[in-house]
Amino acid sequence: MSTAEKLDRVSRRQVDKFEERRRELAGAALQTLSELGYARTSLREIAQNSAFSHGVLHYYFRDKVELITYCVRQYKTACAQRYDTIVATAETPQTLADGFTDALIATLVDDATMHRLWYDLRSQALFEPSFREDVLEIDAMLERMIWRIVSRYAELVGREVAVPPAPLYAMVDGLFQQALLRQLAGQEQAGAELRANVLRLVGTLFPA
Amino acid sequence: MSTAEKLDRVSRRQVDKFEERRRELAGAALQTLSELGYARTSLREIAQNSAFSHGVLHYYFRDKVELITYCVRQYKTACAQRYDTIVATAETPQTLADGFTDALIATLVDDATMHRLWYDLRSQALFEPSFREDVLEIDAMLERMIWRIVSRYAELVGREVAVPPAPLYAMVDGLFQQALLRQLAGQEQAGAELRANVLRLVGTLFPA
DNA sequence: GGTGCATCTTGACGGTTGTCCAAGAAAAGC
DNA sequence: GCTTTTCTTGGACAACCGTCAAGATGCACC
Repeated sequence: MSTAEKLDRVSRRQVDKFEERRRELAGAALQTLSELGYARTSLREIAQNSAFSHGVLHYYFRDKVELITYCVRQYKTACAQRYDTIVATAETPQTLADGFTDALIATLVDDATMHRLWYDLRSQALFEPSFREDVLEIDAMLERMIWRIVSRYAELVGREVAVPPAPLYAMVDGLFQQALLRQLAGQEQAGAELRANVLRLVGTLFPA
Repeated sequence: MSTAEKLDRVSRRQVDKFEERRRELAGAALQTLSELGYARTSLREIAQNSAFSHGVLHYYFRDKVELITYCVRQYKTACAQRYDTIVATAETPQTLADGFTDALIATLVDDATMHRLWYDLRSQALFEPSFREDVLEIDAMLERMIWRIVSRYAELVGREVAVPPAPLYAMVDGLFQQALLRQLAGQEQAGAELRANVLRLVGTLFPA
């Protein structure tokens, strides 16, 4: 093994470890953000939710903006493959619709704090241009996810979807957002209403 | 005039002046919030956007939460009668639809900063229960506004609306929110797309 | 013209923030 | 085992925060 190869291997190992720690700290940051929201989250609070002291954050991230941006990207990849198995395994329109709405309500109930963080960060992007690119990217990804599900549904029922991906996602997202607000306000029926509303919306996508 | 009447008149004048100044300061606060967002707005910054010094805020408001809550309520009443004249004057479905979408796009372009504040505060309500009541109230008010327009439209075309008020508002709001994000990101066609998307949605509300 | 009250300014307070840095601990290389 | 590099700590820093209170200012009323 040459000296160059050795150095390369060493530096790669270091890069891996570096990246791993970044992921770890970003995880602690995401947890803190989802509990407190963007406005009340400080670097010291994030460090307290990790195994390290507050100084280490500036060893792995240039500043707070880079940390938050990294968090948003990490959140994105976590969301990405959520619904893919449902699309892959569904054989009938019924099982696809049921699987989709079940998963939707499960995230509404179980991941409510993470989703309110998402809406918080998307609002921040309305003010802070440095967040905008990542937020638009995540929105586009969620849009594709919805589109995969609906176009698979269209395939199963042998129809064509009459609404473009962007407004379709916007409407589903609007329904989800209202459901989340009601869910966090303690309204028990939020999940059931969300299911009914989404199913009705899907019903209007295929004109006769 | 009796002494009691005099005192009453004086105290009423004082109350009026007190309320007027509260409105004035809340206006400066709303301007600051719409520029900086909730997370970056401080009392000193608000005072700098007014004719007074920062100490006066605690003369008219108990603390920051009361000020922000007052702002949200003031914002609500400003939004309230926005679309009423359109509903009142429209004689045909066409003029109603045109008037509504025109007004919608006008607020998207002209009042973009105020609307991003609204989405910011609604996100805050997901974390801060003290904001929740007012936010839910404003949402309910906007929901009624949309419902007035759509049910008037239904009346003009002689049909029945097939979607309840809550999910209808949620979907329109979702479309508006995506349009706002694109508008603030500099995409020129955001307004035109919003119009098309809203008109398509309205078209699906009346099944054959 | 002085008195009392409402209003407003100013400066201070304790606390928190993001950022930086010197120093020590840990790990790696030889 | 020693040196060098990497990693981590904890404190210092200036700036900013919400809040408060003492005093200045203006203004109506007797």
